[in-house]
Amino acid sequence: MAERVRLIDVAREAGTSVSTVSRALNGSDLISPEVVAHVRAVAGELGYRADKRAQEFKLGRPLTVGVTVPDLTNPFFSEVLKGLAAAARAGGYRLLIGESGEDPEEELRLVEELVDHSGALVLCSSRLNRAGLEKALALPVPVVCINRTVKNAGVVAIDYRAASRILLEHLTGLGHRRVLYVGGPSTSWSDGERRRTLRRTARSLDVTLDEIEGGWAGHHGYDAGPTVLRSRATAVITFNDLVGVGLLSWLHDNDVDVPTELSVASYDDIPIAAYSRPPLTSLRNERARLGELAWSQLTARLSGEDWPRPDLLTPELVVRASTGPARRRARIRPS
Amino acid sequence: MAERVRLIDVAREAGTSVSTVSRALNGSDLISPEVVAHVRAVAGELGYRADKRAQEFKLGRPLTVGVTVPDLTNPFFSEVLKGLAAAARAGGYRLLIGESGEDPEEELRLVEELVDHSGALVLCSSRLNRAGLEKALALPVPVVCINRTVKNAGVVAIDYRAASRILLEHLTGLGHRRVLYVGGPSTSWSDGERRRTLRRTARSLDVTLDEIEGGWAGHHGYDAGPTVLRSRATAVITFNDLVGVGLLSWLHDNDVDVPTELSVASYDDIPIAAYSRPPLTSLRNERARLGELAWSQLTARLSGEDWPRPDLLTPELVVRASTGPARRRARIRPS
DNA sequence: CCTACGGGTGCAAACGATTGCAACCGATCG
DNA sequence: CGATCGGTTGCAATCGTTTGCACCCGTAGG
Repeated sequence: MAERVRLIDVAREAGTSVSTVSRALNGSDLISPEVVAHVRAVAGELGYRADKRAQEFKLGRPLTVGVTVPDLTNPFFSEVLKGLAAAARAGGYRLLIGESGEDPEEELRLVEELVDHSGALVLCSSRLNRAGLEKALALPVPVVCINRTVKNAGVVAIDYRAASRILLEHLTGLGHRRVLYVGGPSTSWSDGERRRTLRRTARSLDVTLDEIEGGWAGHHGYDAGPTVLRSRATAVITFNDLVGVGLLSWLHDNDVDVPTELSVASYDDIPIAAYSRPPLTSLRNERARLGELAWSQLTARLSGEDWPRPDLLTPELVVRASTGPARRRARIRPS
Repeated sequence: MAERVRLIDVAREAGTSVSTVSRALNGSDLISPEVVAHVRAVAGELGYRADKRAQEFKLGRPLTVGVTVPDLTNPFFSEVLKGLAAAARAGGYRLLIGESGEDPEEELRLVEELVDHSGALVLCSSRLNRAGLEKALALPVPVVCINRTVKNAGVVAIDYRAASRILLEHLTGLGHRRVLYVGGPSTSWSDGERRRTLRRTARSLDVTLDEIEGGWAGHHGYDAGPTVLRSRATAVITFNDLVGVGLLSWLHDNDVDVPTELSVASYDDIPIAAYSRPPLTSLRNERARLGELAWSQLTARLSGEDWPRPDLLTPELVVRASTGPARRRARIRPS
């Protein structure tokens, strides 16, 4: 923990003015090569590092983008973050990350706070209500939404219409005619989309779709077990893999064989989906790519263009052992 | 996306000087109550938000702390981050997050970059080598290390000595005398600590300890399957739960019954450990607490004190169905 | 030999906020 | 009635960096 070296220190040591040092270090062609070399040498010797705060301040061009996620520990979000962080870093930007804890009001507070520090905002799976979203979009910075469609902002999302179709067609292909959807958080736009597109597709495929409330974590799936068992569906679609794995765990504990008695499929295909018992059929999506695309929308916008059209990513079904042919299920048994 | 309102705009509108506005907004007692009210009103009306970049620059006191993690998608790190983010936010600080991708050189680059933007650094499970760490500590900001012990820096870590003892005592209590450790990334300090403490404790408990290389992800555990099966150990300890779950999956695929033929236990107890098949015996640690403690060390230091002594967190064993009494295992079978 | 030119350099103004200090005002006191 | 004082307010400097502009000086051309 040493003292901070400033431009003026380098200038003094090199026997020139601060402007010369600044220009030499930034590679301006106004300075003679010898001076550049000398200044560089002195700066290196002194261990000079530009104060980025001052730099950013002076230049006015913010080098930081704020990001909100509902939950840092959800693998979906962390992978989006991973992609976004890599892309932003490659572009010379830093990421200011805030977690809202799935709470819309907290998210709004976060947004207002982040915007003071950042030149752009990325809202990942925003839980904001309409009014909150309006407020966010009125802020003096560009905003990109991941997994939420909005006007006057960048949009990058999973194509849930395609997703739900792929999932349901897989199940109908196995003979299932009655499917139960175990939902996610009600504040989640993507849960709404999953429901909407599932309903619509179910209608067109002549599938009976039931829906129940759920959540986003393993225990939500586990807790949904009894309700699932009571339902007359032969296949279950869960909001995400965490819920799916939780449900599988309950089914195993209660001797319901998967997929013989019940098929389970899910969205996202996070890594553990491959290692659950049985391995979970799931819709793989390129989450890191979501982050990258968000970044490229942002750079386009930052360089003065209009918002590009929304990027929609079509997922790909990974069939594993949790889905199988529909059978007539043994009816309600005592659990 | 509106225009940025500055202090001078508020001043003009309110018919006073910028200094008055600044003082009124910051609650200085030098300003008469009426003026304060008026300025506040005007500021609110205009939607004034202080430019934190300028503020931070002027005040010199950085409100941002940089954090590095090896991998954002690892649940261990994301929970640490969660705790840290919450604590920092409560203290009015923002988190600048960088992911090194488990690469020591990338981490060094990250550190050097983050330090230019931050007033403090938190290295979470740093993969830096000795030289890199020296460099980081020589930077003009305080540094806290999570899960890595270092001199002249804040230290917050899991007490792996206690951890390994608890784990091994659990296994010996079940009659196991030969244990295999499936390791983690070689750059990981915590893997080194786990090995060191396991060896030491094994010796004192008269347990034979074998070790193999592994990694940090599910597939590392899965891939270790054949080697595990060939070993003569009756119990396996894996580097973390992801590896553990991967291994369980391989064992299941290859008809090795857990825990009848082989017991598996692990470190960390991430949420999915409860939902694997069988549920995984694991050492619960308060990861979010690690983040909070890192923050409190930092605040202590930032307020001028010396570094507090290292905080060590003792984990707690959560016994689940993956560990059971040692049996004479059926010997090597064709897989 | 003087002027014009131009490459290289430094001076000083900015960016937006905070803050020490001076200035101002009405009121009080000698 | 003038000096003083306490309470408010504004002026101006400041943080570290970038950058427009003026300046200096050597060289070349008239």
